[in-house]
Amino acid sequence: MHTPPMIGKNIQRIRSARKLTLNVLSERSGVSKAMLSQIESDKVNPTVATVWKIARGLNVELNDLLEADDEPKRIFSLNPAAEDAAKLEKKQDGITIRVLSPLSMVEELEMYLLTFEPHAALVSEPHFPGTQEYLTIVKGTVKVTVGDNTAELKRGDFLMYHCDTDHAIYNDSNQPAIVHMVVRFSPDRR
Amino acid sequence: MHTPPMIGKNIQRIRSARKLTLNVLSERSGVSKAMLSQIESDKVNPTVATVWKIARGLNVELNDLLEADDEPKRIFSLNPAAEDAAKLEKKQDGITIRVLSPLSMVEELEMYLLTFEPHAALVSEPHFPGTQEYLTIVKGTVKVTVGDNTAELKRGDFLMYHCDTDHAIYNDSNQPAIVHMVVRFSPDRR
DNA sequence: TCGATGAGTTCAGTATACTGAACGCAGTTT
DNA sequence: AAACTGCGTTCAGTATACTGAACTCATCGA
Repeated sequence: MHTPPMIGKNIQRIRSARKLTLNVLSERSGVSKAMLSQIESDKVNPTVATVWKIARGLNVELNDLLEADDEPKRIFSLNPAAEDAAKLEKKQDGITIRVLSPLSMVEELEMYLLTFEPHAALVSEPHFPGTQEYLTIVKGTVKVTVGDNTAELKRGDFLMYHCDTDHAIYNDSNQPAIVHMVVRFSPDRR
Repeated sequence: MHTPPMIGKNIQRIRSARKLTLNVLSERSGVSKAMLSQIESDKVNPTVATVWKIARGLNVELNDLLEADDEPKRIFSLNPAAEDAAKLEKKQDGITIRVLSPLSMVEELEMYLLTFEPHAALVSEPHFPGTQEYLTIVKGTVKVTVGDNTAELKRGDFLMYHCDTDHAIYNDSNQPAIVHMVVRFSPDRR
């Protein structure tokens, strides 16, 4: 963070995206309509407490109002010989699936970057026996269910499981979540 | 974020970790000593602008002062059959290396979670020809150099490269950085 | 044409964030 | 001891964040 935050712009953007009036947001946040108006037009330096109340009213993280807009995810390939970086992107039901692994390794394992919109879920059928999945949480929080077991994960957490039973990844929160996923196919399959 | 932030505690923790006096931090941040004292003891609701100035003075992200303490990274294993999750942890030169991949796949590939303290660097000799590395940035920003090529990466970015030449990962910033790394050994080696 | 409703803005008053200076309290020095 | 230095706290004054009410300007029916 090298520039002062642009709180007003962020609040206005989210509020109009949610189609809320100042009156409604005022009620939901407990911050006066007058103050909201002045904050949105950068006429005041709000206190942290006030911005926090607004974040609650908007159902977003405090940081979402203080940070600049989320940058897009990028894929680099630093070696000419690694040129076959797959950039496939699929979008469905609030989930963006980005294939990271090159085609050359599609038989042994696959790597994905999964972006979950708020409340999106990725439900999977059982894979081939012996298949394993490895998750690393890059952003937000997700809930993972494998058979009868469940885990709550947050940024930096790592999870591994056999996925020859039903398994699912949920984003319960109001924030987007990003998950790095490695699928390793059973050597038996090959 | 479901509870109001504990700014005072965070500032005090970082300030004393840095061994700074209120006078010094006041000079470096442009916030009066009196105000710093009152913020640290939760006697006031500081404005965002003030907290931002303090963050600059401490050389940390604004969010680091507003969020609760950074939770430790956790490793889960959701399936009894995947019980051999390695939890090896090595620390050297400001870098924590956590082995994520189970021993059963050590021949084909390895997965790590790397935590870089501010300004830490991980410099590697060339690996066996054909070896590839795949990086996903979980937190912070890092600079990666492979041979003559360099890339700046931030959270959510993904990078792949052949690592049969010299390669290095730097954390130039004042923030810790977390990187997920997959090393895939050349099939020829096996 | 004229209220009436509902949007965002402006106004005047009060609460409080913020400052520089004074203060109290250690540990050192003389 | 007394004087000094450097730490964090408290004080009194000023700037301003914040509020409820008044205001403006649309859009909508009668």
